[in-house]
Amino acid sequence: MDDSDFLCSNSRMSRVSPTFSPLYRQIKALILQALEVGEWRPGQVIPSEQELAVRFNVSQGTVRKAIDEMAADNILVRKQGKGTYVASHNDPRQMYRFLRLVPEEGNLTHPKSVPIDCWRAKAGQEAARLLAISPGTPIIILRRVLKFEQKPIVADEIYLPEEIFQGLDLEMLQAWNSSLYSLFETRFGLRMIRAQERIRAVAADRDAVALLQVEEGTPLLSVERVTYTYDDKPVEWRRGVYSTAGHYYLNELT
Amino acid sequence: MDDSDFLCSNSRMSRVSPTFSPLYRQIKALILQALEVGEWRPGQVIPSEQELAVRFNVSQGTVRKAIDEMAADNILVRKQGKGTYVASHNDPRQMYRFLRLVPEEGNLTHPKSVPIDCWRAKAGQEAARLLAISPGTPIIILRRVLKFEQKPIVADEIYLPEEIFQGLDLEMLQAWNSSLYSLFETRFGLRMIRAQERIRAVAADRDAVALLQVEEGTPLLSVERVTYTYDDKPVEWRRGVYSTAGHYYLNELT
DNA sequence: AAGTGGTCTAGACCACGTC
DNA sequence: ACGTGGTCTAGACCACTTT
Repeated sequence: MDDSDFLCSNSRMSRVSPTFSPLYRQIKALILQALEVGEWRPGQVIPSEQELAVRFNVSQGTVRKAIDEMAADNILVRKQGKGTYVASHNDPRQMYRFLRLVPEEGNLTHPKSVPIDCWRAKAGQEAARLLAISPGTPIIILRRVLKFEQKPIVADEIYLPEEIFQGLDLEMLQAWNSSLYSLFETRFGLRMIRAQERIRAVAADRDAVALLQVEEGTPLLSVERVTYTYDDKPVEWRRGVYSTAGHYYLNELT
Repeated sequence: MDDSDFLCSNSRMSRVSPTFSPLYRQIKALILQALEVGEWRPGQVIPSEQELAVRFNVSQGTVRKAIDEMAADNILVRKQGKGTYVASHNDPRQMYRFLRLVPEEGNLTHPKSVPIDCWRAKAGQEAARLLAISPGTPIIILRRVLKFEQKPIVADEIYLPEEIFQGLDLEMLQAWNSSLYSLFETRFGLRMIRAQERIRAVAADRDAVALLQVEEGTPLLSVERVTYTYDDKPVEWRRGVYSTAGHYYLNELT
């Protein structure tokens, strides 16, 4: 390839390059953009590496490197011989991707989400800060319990910007018998990319006692999660308590 | 490259290949082997990609892919213009690599490890299982406290196979004013590659009350960790309690 | 047989660090 | 100026899936 560049921004070999970014990252950004505007939907195949190479006017190897990174980010999934797919929360293996709770003994079974209630409110200071919106912005608050084999183990309170989740209500939640994120993806076109959890130990309060059937004061795991979609935009804040009598939170450190 | 293969195991293109592994993975295994034997020590440079390519009789690109994976595994560290280094726990950024505890407010400061006592014992059922040794095998048990800005926040009990940690005692621990893993690496040639933590919420017992200066019954984070060196060999088991009044456990989910 | 991703190679040039 | 890793390309062939 000669020096006359074609891709936007930076002639990529400029000698003084404060904002230098390699070609494959520019391609990655372009693919990401196409995903954001919904050019390819979760679960679908994207064009082959060769097609994308032609489209973006780069070599197949460069497209490959861009896709490599996106596969590492859990945004795309490669399937040899078939093609590259947009990752989806409807995929059984991705469904409870962010849930780290494992039963003390016995195999891990998928939990069941039981919605308790769901109402409109205005964002307080903390919710506003974590969701990167202004205090007072309309939000939806959802309470639910997560059951493992009929037993309530997790009690969550979930805060969602109403602008994104228009139409979400208790009825819709009760009609859905899969993971929340698969509902969010299917009904609101939202794909969760990453999340951040802050974990503490707390004593069970009244609510927890009622929902999790534990004694008041029982030590519980307090898990606060902010979940991000494309572009690192926060779209969910949840705070929950986990009963860790028969389960534990498993974390792989690498 | 022609069909006459040179590397051990499998002629890599065999049509019936139940144990097929690509060339770059074989190279990765060979480099790993050299690291285990101590051919290059933590913190040192390894030979350049070109040199390794000649040594293993493959192209530079293949060595590169092997090193790419090992860099992703935190085993090697690339430094543009300088070379590729063996990751070391003596590196300030790697020092508390597995510690996920973050202060509620204020910047994260490095903790200080304060050894309490250290004695010989024989492995019980649980220690034996987690360390993959036989019950009764000699082990070393170490108790210590982790202090953040003078305040005791973590109380740990650490179980180590004596065979590997011969000579470890309280004196050595007290003389060391850096992370445990950097001591393990420096004195016992052990590099920790990955770890697994199981987290629960528990009530503070007598020991915790004394060590962490909290009320009896205070909810604490119980963190159990098994740490692995090369070849997924477990070499450390630790169980600790974290006081989460002014700190939280931060976990990135990807 | 054709199409997709996966591996391997060889060569060119760039960016960074050191001498 | 030189050596290192980092990027980009082009082409060959393998492995897997579908037609």
